[in-house]
Amino acid sequence: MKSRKQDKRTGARVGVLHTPHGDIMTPTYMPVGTQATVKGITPASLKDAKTQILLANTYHLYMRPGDELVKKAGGLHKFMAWDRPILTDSGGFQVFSLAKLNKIKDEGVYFNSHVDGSLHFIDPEKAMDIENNLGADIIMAFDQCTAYGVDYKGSKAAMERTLKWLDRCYTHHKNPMQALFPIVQGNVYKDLRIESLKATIPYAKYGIGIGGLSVGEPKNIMYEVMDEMLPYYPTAVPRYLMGVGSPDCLIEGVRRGIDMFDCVLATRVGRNGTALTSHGKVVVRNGVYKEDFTPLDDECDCYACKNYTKAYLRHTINVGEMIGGMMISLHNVTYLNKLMSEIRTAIMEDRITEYAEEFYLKTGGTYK
RNA sequence: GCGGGUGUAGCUCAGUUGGUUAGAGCGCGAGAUUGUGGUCCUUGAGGUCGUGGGUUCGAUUCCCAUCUCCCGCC
Repeated sequence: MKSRKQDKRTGARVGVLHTPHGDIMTPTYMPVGTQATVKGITPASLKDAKTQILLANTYHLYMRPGDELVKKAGGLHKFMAWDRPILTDSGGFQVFSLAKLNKIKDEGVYFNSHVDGSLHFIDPEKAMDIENNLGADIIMAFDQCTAYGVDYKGSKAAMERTLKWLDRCYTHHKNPMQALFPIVQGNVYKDLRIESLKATIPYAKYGIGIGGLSVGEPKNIMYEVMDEMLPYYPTAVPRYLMGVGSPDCLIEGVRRGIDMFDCVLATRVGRNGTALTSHGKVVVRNGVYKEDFTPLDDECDCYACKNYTKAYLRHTINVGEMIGGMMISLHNVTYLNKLMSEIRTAIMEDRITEYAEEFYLKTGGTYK
């Protein structure tokens, strides 16, 4: 990664990340395409939305259609018709989010498929094999994520196991065309975070993931943990805050030195009728928009905003027509990409702090 | 015309052997959603229990009349 600018007052910075499928301007937001598709948005529209990189999910693609099949198809890029960079999650988060189905041991994780209940086993080596088959530009190490509320002892054990697994991932991963990002854990315990970060840095050749945040803890606690880690990050590689976030979290993350984010929020709330706009959150489903014949966001030039009114989008959402969810998802992704673009410009012009203030003023506290 | 049935929330229906603020599903309103197990979840509003009488301490419930709709018969 090449640095373009480091803000003097905050951790915010602008850089360029090189990958086999093109450069990425950071800070950046990655839409989530769990099952080799960003739900409801075509690759062409993702490009219109100025998407630079997508995230796809190892666990889900391993289950269906299977990583061998994706490899046979010519790799994930070809399979899903996306020729820009892709990052794959390792499946570690699913171990956490599907916890009822699994048994975590030092050697790896035994779990039952959420699809058909069949027994599976994934360990660091297997996760690397799957990610190698999928063929993303950036791959994540197999980690153990803990929930908010897990005690110190449990969080320490998971953090230490993540480090052991990291070493195995690092040793096993051989493809030089795929950049392996290690993941920092440690829950909300500051000393665990610092310990994890320091021990992870030797493996952070291309980038570093910050995992285990935004898992239910209050935002101020997440921010405090990030403040704590900021002085210790390596400067030459991108820092990726996993699973974040909402517009306000993106800004706060950038101010705390984060370069990459991914989040399902934009598409999940989008297909359920909530828009993220430059004037704040708009719950299109709500009755007040029944006869609102204006676009979602008057500052947006996405296809949805150029062609449809809130009244129409509300109607289609309410009757369950796909176009509503598709359009609001497209808008949301467009908005987050635009937000990141504005953030990069603000950093370059030494006014990220002012930009953040304007953002909160303009969105009226609807993001919180 | 006769016989039987029916009428409870916007819709489809429960219910009460007569007893405090009458329920469900759907719909409607609102909230929620952060490395996605394709809306799950939380919550709110809304009813003269067809109408008018009667019996009773008390009727949505029992009785009478009347109206509505459905079925059958002539």
